[in-house]
Order: sequence, then C-alpha cells, then structure tokens
Amino acid sequence: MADRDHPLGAMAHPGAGVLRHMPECLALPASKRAALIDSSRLMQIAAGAPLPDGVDVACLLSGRLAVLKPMPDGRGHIVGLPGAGAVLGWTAGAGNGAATNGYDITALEPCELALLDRGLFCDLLQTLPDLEQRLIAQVLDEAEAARDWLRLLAQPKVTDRLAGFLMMLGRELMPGDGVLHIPFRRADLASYLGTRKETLSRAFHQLEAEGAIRILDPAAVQILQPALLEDMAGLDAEDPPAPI
Amino acid sequence: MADRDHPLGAMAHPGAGVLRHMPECLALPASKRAALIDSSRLMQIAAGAPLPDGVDVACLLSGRLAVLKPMPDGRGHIVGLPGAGAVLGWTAGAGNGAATNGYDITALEPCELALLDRGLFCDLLQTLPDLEQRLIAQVLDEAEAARDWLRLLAQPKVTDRLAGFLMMLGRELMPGDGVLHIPFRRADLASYLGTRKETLSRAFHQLEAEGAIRILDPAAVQILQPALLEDMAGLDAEDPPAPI
DNA sequence: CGCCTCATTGAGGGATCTCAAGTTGTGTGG
DNA sequence: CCACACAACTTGAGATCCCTCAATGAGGCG
Repeated sequence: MADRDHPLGAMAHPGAGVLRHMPECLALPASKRAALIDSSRLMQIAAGAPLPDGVDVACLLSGRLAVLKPMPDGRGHIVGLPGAGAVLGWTAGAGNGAATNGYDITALEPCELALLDRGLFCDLLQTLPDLEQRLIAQVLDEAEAARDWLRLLAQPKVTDRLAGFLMMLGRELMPGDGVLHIPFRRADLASYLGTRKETLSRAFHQLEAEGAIRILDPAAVQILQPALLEDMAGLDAEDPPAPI
Repeated sequence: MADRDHPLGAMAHPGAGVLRHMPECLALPASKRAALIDSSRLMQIAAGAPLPDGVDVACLLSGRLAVLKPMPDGRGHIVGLPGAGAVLGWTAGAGNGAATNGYDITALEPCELALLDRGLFCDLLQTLPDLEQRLIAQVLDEAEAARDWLRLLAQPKVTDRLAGFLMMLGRELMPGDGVLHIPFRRADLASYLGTRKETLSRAFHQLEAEGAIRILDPAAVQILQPALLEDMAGLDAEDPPAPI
C-alpha cells in the first residue's frame, strides 16, 4: 500500500473528516464502512490546481472538479463537471489505465478528496453488488450530462450556447441569491463553447443588456431571469418534423 | 417468459442465427452461453425504423443504430451511434427505467438484434463479474464517444464540424472504397451539427471543391483525402496556452 | 512605475442565417 | 409513358452574426 506519511496522512484520525462528509453513494454496512474510512486519507486541492499524479481511487467530498479531454494543441476541452460524491478511478481495473483514465482533472473550487485503498475498494465492489450498481448509475449520469453538453453546443448562436452553459453550471452550483461564479477564463470558456473570447465577451454583455443576467465581475454573474436563459438555450423549432 | 410466437420466434433454431454473430463482449462459458442463446429471439429492424416498444435487454448483432435524445420540439439530437456488439437495456435494473432509458433509438441500417431474457441475463451478471466489467467498459466507451462529439461540435466553422462528423461516421462504418453512406437527411444532420440545412449543403460542396470528398448523391460521399478532413476537424491552435 | 495578463471595445471582412426561388428525384394517377 | 405533386436538396441574395486584428482599460506584481 501507499506510504503513511502522506501530507495529510499523519492526522490523528484520518477518517474523522471523511466520515463527516462521506456521500451517500458510498453507503455501506457499518463494518465495511469503518474499514474503508480507516484506510482513507484526506487530500485537499486548491482552486485551479490539477489532480496530483498518483491518485488512485478517490471520492470527492466537497467542491467541484473539471474534467478536460486533452487536445492536440495542448489545451483541454471541458467534458464534465463532477461534484461532491463522484468516485474517481474505480473503473481502472475494468480495462482502462490510470485513475483519471487519460483526462486532465482540475479543481474549480477548493476540493476535499478521500483517497481510498484500491485493494479494499475492489474487494467491496466484489462483495457488494449494490455498491457497484450505484457506481454504474453514476457513470450513466455522467454520460447523460455529456449528452446535455451536446445539445447545448448544437445551438447555432453563441449567446444561446452561453445561456445554456450558465444554466448547466448553475443547476447544481448556484446559491440562493442567484450569484454564479464562473471558474473559467474567457478564452477557455470560449474554446469550450466553440467561439472566441471577444465574441463570448459580447455575448455576456448582450445577455446583460437583455436583462437576463447582471455581470458582477468577469468571473461572477447574477442570474436575473432563469426562464429567459432556458428559452434561449432550449428549443429551437425548425422545419417540418419527420422521422430519421 | 415472453410468448414463443414472436414474428421471429417460431424459427426452428432460434439461436442458430444469433450464435453465428454473437459478439465477443458476450463471450461466456459454454453452458451459460447455450442457455442465453436458447432463450433469445432474433429481431430485424429495417433501416430508418425505430426500435419497437417492449424491447427489454437486447444485443445488437449487426447494423448500426442512432441514439437520439428527445428534445422539447419533438425532434431528437444525435447522441451516439452504437454498432454491432452493443448491449441495450441491461442497466435498467440499476435504477433507470425502460430498455432505452428514455432515448429514441432508430436503425440507420438494416439491423439484427438478439432479444435476451432479462432474468437470465441478470443472473449471468451476478455470477460472472467478468461480463459485468465488459459491459461497464462498453458504457465508458460510449461516454468517451459522447466526449468526442463534444470536441467536434466545439469547432467554430461548419465545414470543420462536418469534416469531423464524416470522420466519426466513417471510423467504424466505411468500406474499403471510401464510399460513406450518410444515413441522415440534410435538415437533421444540420440540427445535429448546430447549423442549418442550407449552410450544411454549402459545406458539403466546399469540402468537394477542396478535394476532400466527392459527393455521389445527397446520401453518399466518397472520402478522397481523410488526412485533410482530420486536419480540419482536429486541432485549432489558439491563444497562448495556460492552465485553467 | 513598468510589465504582464486578462477583459473589453472597435472596425472590417468573412461566415452564417434567413427567406426565397430553382433543381432533382421519386412516386402516383391518368 | 407522361403529367403532376411532393419531398429533399441546391442555389441565390441580403441581413445578421461572428471571426480577426488592433487598440484600450483594469487589475496584479516586482
């Protein structure tokens, strides 16, 4: 197993902080749970920092990550925004490679990760079909989310794509006051949305002019009319309908 | 179990045709395999026809399907193009609903499906962890493919998106002569690629003018310069690089 | 302050959308 | 076989949107 003098491995009760947040997708019988928690270590990642190498199986306790697909030009393309409860690296034994399966993973906010022992976790998978089913459901949810991104990017107008992006970002991330923090620079967000930073900037200000949002600073907007954003992002009626 | 007088259930050796094509992802011990094949029925779907209601667990033996995510306007958005070997509906027990999990599934070509017995299949899943791992790998591959679609749709230019689409469509579907059948109407394909049918038509003819393809008829093109298409679809160098 | 990065704004040209008309191919009925 | 209707694709023209290049703020840092 890994060394015990990990940056955060020396704390007196390694499982205490983990236990407090352990997500429901890892609900387990008490004995198993205790063993898993006992073998876990807590890792914290600063906003903007990448997932360190060597992370094997891990569970995201708090914060939000960005999963980027590496591109030939050295940058990445946003591909998913897993939140608390996501389990990383558990599929590696299923035929893939490392914990991140070849993706770049970066923290969008300060994140807490529970590093789990692979051997123990794989044992749990084999003995608890229920756990495996929950993790499969998680993978299916991620695939579903990727398909929502597809629908979003298929909007012909940049302003509509931005509206959809804000809705997706806010769906699980927005506090009550409607203030949404945008954890991307303009150039990166533009790349994800299939446009350029200048056009994206204009799209932000157009949404503001239409009263849908208010720009607090380049990295934060207040959602004023979610319904308006949904309209722009959603349906665009076209020609007469027809089957394939 | 289901009735035995299914349109194709009355054939003398229901498993014979299935056995011939049974994909490797369903490789099983001989006895299990025989039982599964014995309980299966063969279904054929014409090109353009939707997957009939009531299909539970099924394995695609030949042909290609389109998975469409239903949209508010009644049309769907293309979300995946599973080919032979895909297993449908096996995740329903994992928390979701029907065989198609809420997607519209349509045959792009004449397809052969093996309809499997759910109870038997679930038993197999529980007793053969290897099988489940292969199916999980399949789900992960689908998620991966959805992410490729994301990259494709993030291209700012319609011609580039079309080039990428042709590459994706041809990756597993192209015969040796490079003639690619396009199983979508212009308006639908335009919707999937985030543009309009007129612009898409012009993009096709631009690709032809550049010598990358030759338009045989509206539903078939010959790929003349795959490398050129890859270039257009692939990398688009942008501003100076930077982390998130 | 100088220097850097990032966001914004402006201007011009190119790409795309939209509406409209023309073309092709197919099936139907005489 | 031909006339016709119909659907899908193509082409054209003008308006709009977007990309590109360039210049200007705004903020952080030595």
